[in-house]
Amino acid sequence: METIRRQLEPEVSGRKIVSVRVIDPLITEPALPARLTRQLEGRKITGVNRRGKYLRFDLDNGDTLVLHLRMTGILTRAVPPLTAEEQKYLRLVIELDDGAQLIFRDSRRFGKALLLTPADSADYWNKMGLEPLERSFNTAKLSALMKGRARPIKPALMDQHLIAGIGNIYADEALFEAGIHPERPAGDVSGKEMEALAKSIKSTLRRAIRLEGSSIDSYRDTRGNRGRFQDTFRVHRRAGEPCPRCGKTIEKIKVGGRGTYLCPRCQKRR
DNA sequence: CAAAGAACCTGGCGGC
DNA sequence: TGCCGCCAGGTTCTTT
Repeated sequence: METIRRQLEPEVSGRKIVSVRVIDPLITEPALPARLTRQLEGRKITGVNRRGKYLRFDLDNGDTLVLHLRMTGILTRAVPPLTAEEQKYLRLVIELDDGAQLIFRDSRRFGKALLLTPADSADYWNKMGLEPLERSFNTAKLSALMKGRARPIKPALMDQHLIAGIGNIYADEALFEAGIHPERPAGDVSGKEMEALAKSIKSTLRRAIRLEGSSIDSYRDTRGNRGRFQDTFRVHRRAGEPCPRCGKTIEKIKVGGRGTYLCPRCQKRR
């Protein structure tokens, strides 16, 4: 999402929304498509921001357009006429005053678009967790969040109410980097390990941003290009291959209902 | 309140 | 080729 944000910011800031076409009403649920359309048309986009995995477009009347791509959403900048590829799984089209369009495609239809007024805004964002790339996110904060928790460290890291923005890929990679088994109870991780984990979370996310995201399957940036972080995965989706650190075979297990990859030698259970 | 599990949807893949 | 079950970048609702 940070890659998308960085690419979009200079492209759409200052642009006016000419028209909005909701092709799949599920994308605005529980709101009605007409409501989103009415609130967006004629507005100017003043900035593009991100909170966790949510993308936020600030509008000139104080409202905020919020998009979430979930698993298979693709947000690109397109210039009509749209190609066959661009029309596939098309769910939402936002036409700008420079003739370009922001198009939202989504094969699984999990993605969301919603509009927040200033009155709803605080409530909406305050329930979300810490931003792991902020300077203020450190070992002490991470330890405090995990203290007393019995559940495995991996789902705890992915709990968006605790930390915002760590998904399945980045949890696997950060835990490997820190040498911590994903099933370790969150409250049992030592101070020294928490320090390694806070660092590995930051370095993993930064590296993924530098490589412009992870394209396992459908992910594309706003120009339709694949990310490159998937080429550097140490354990994620690498079951059966040798651990890059010790050579032992990487395993796949299920943790918190999610496919989880780890090195059974490098990642300590206790 | 914390945590686990199911639900939401569609497409791709392996197995038979 | 066809059908079936399983799996998938995430969040949210329900249940325990």
